Amino acid sequence: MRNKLSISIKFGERVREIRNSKDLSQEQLAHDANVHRTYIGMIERAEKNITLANIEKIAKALEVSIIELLK
Amino acid sequence: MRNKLSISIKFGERVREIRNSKDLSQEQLAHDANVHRTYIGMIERAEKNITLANIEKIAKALEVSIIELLK
DNA sequence: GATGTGCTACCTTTAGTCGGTTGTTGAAAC
DNA sequence: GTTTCAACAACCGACTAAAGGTAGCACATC
Repeated sequence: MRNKLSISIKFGERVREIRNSKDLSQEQLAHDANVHRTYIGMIERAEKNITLANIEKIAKALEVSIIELLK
Repeated sequence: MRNKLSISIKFGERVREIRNSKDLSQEQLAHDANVHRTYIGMIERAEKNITLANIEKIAKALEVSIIELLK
């Protein structure tokens, strides 16, 4: 992924927004979602094109619905 | 992906449902979404863990919102 | 025989992991 | 008011697993 997709940018911003509102660090969220530490950063910076399975994991860790993450 | 994820199953069913309701073949949808014919089949059969970028492509081709596809 | 789909096998690209280093900030400590 | 320090996030290769993407054949139905 050399070029950031607008959909990924929006998604990443949304993750960061909700994560901050819950006072979680990237590392804590990564732990809760059972993904790697650096991966959360990459998602928030829209450097990766996330898969549906991981969207679900992160939504669960943030305690919001997938729909809430994609609004 | 050797094991089908329930989220992928739900997603695949939803795609097929909407595609059929619009009387589109897999091939037509593939063309509209600019992905390969067999790929649509794989998604509907939940054999792939689709990425956000392709979710968006398929949603657009089906003329529904991403949220509609994940409900 | 044309259309639609399933399935397999394959290759290329990239999602996702891992361990580490670097720069920033803020606060406690003296 | 400058130093420790800790917590956080960005960034860095290098790697592995899995998604993206394609071709070909089987099979059913019309």
